[in-house]
Amino acid sequence: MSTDVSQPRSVKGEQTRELILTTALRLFRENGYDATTMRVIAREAGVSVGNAYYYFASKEHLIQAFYDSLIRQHREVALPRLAGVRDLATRLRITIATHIELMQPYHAFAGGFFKTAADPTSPLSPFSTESTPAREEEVAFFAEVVSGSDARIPKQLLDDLPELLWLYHMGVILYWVHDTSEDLARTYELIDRTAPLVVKLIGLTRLPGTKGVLEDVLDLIHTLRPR
Amino acid sequence: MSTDVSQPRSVKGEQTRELILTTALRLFRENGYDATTMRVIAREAGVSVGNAYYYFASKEHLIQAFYDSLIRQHREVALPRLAGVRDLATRLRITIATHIELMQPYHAFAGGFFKTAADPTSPLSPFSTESTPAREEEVAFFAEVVSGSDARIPKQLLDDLPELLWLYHMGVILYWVHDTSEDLARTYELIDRTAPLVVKLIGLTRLPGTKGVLEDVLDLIHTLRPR
DNA sequence: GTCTATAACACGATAGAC
DNA sequence: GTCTATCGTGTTATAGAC
Repeated sequence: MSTDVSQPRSVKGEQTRELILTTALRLFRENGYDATTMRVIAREAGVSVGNAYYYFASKEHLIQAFYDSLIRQHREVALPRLAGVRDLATRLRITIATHIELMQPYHAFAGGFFKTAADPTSPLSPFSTESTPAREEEVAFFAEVVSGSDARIPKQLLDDLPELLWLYHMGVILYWVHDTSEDLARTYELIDRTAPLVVKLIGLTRLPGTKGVLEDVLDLIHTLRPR
Repeated sequence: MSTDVSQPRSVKGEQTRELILTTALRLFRENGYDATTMRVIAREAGVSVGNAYYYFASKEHLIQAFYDSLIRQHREVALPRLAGVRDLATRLRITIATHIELMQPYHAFAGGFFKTAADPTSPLSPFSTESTPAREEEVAFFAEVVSGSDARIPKQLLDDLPELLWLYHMGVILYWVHDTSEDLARTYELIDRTAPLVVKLIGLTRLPGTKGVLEDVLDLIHTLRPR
């Protein structure tokens, strides 16, 4: 379930790959994305530049690998925190706040990461075909967040909700990248205040008279979805 | 009212600057952003690379200059189209569709542009201090779009509305960058269908009982606004 | 076949002479 | 205001070691 392209054939190869990746991520944290050159990564990892490129097709692919490991970690950390929690707003808040928390060490250099992800032609774009497995994994996780709650979801909405929540999550990350507040206080405030709002919005669709509006909005979303 | 850094002192300087810029934009359209190297721009413009850098501090600054001229052009083209139109939804649709229309020749390479704009540490980010004059110009334009309409805006909302509409505009651009539909049909559909929705949303705030909700949302926005 | 290293390329950007 | 020469970068070609 990984989006990695390179697949080392041997144990030693896997070790070298891991060494290069962890070295790169450490240097990204310490010195930022731009300041961390491929030459420095290779030197610090004790390998040659050519060897680094044997395992990672480009510098951007190091970010892709980082993101893959982040998804795995997110699931591991968030699941225990969700255990026993049935309120959907709380489950949403925990899920997204955990993700932000895990990314925190990289926030100062998020711009460097985000830059490449924003390019729709880049394989790193969250909407790219290369990112499809990772994206589907995340959407599936949001489906679990919903199904583990006691919220009753209108069945018209059921199919689309996980993907919409993932989109909401992307929006939070977009805000996080630009957030300059101390300890990212404003991002957490955003999460704390919008998560209940999102759930309230879902509830609104149960009201009589809003059925038509919901159908209109869902139809719009389906029309606009990339094909 | 320009965000340009370099300001040629002489007529000849202004001519050279213009020559480099128009050459660069033509090459961007023809061959894309990445494929258009500074060396090629300089050669095609008949100047040296060093000279190009005398007028534009970086390749990104060429985009900044492009965006400045786009704002001017947007105003020129949109204003006549808005003349006599009083319906706010229509005015919104015209304003944003015109902008999309003007950017259309560059759509194939929008990723290259957008990439740098997405980096919050880049001066090209629409949220950066360097972009403040351009951003304020655009927000002021949206204020005109509103004031020229016959819509009655709740006075609590009046101050924030232009900036919120600008944000809505940014959202449309975000969609546009990723839009792969023929002739950007989906982007225009997005505009056609969300513009009335936005106006309907403004109208909703007039309903009794929603006053508290509006105040809550505005308070949230004020809290989250970068400082 | 799997992995590693060295040398070189084109790019964005800069220094310094004129 | 304009040029040439050069730097450090991401990336690649290619030869060779395990």
